[in-house]
Amino acid sequence: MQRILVIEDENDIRQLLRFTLEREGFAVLEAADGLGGLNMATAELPDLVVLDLMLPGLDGCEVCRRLKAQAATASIPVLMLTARGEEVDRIVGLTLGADDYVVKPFSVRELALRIRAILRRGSRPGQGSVLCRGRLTLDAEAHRVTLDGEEVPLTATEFRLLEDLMRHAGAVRTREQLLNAVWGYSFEGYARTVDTHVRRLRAKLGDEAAALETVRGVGYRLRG
Amino acid sequence: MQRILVIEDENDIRQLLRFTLEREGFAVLEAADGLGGLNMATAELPDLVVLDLMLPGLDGCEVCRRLKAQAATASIPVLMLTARGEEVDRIVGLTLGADDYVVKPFSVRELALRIRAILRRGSRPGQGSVLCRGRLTLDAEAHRVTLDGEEVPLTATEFRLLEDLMRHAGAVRTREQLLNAVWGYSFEGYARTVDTHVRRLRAKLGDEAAALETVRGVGYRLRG
DNA sequence: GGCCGCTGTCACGGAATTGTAACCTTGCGG
DNA sequence: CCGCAAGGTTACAATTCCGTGACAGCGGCC
Repeated sequence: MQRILVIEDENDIRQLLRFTLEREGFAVLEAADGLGGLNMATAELPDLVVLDLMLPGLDGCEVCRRLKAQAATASIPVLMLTARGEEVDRIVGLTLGADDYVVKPFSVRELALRIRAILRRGSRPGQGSVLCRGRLTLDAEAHRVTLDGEEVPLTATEFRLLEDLMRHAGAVRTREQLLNAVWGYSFEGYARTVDTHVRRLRAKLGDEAAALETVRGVGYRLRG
Repeated sequence: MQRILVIEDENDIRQLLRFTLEREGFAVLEAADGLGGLNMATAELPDLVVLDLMLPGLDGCEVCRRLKAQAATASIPVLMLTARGEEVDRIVGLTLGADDYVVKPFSVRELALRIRAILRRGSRPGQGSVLCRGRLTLDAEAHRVTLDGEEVPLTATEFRLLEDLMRHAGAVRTREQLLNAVWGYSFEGYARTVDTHVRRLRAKLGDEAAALETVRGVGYRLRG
């Protein structure tokens, strides 16, 4: 899970950010002043820093400059929060190496989008888009699964389930793990829901269903 | 290395542009007023001009007009910077031959992307901006779409939507992605607006609409 | 002003999807 | 062989999703 450090002195805004970003699936670290933020960034090396420009003590510009100055944190992208009218400061912030800025009062939606855009840019060469395992092929980008070259029509949930199993081919996945990966951490449901979807997946996989094994008392495993 | 001339009277913004563009790998020339900018463009023949609309002395419109009027500089693409609310001026700027415009306050990321888009267009004359996929042809520069050679009249939004789908042919585009790409990050709208425009697009594509597939629970995909 | 094209929203309704429960089968230890 | 728990199967109601038509706001244009 990607971790975001929020450096912001106003409690209300910090909590709003925590709430929003956690709902978006990020882990959130918090700092209420510049020096604390700098130390936490250095110690924790988050994936991104959201940095308020107006801070007590060390201000945002200085924090940004120091982040970029030390090698360990230099590559961490920084998103600046600026109040309307801080034009000059904004400019300086960007000059110091921030990757983007958002003007307060900001839309949480826009903020989340910009964060995702920045993170996406940095993590391109990650996991390949196409997974193959025997007769099965899964193309994450096209959202398409083929069996012996024939397309298998899957629903969104079935697709995510198969994707998780294929990414962990050969390993047993517990119901808990599958619930977290496929349904998300906030899902409050019955573990046996997984069973139902495994069954639906098996039905659509025809004779290849044999590769989706039950490990009694533990979970499921895609033979790899 | 490609050279960009920035004509902008505000020092802060000019420095921001210099910093951003240099980080993006361009060489930057600067001019602080219209007449100076015009002279520098004529003398240096940069690959692109970033031109502020509000300038002391010769204003942006006039600079643009003169750039396009003299043969040596007529083919240099111009990217206009306009302040919010200068709608009328923006239109005039484009009428005068500017290749694109960005509204202040702008995102440096967006600016860099637009500059690259314009330069890409110019560097591959004739075919860089034309996308083909089966019976469909989309000419980004001419803003024209043809189906089996017949022109399809599209509105601006429909065009951008189709352009994004064609650039990602074969891949699923979520509503979020489409909103970002077509409507912009700051659009605060209803995700189902996308559906409506997809529908309008399908209506105009006739039987080729079958290639614009719905991926239930995920988004849309243009068959590639 | 009046008309018209473009846009973003909305409500409706059919259909696909999904989570849950109830019931059945199977494997396992004793 | 029995009992039991885990998992398979089936059914179903609630929910979600998406296509569709309608509509109002807006700006351009005559």
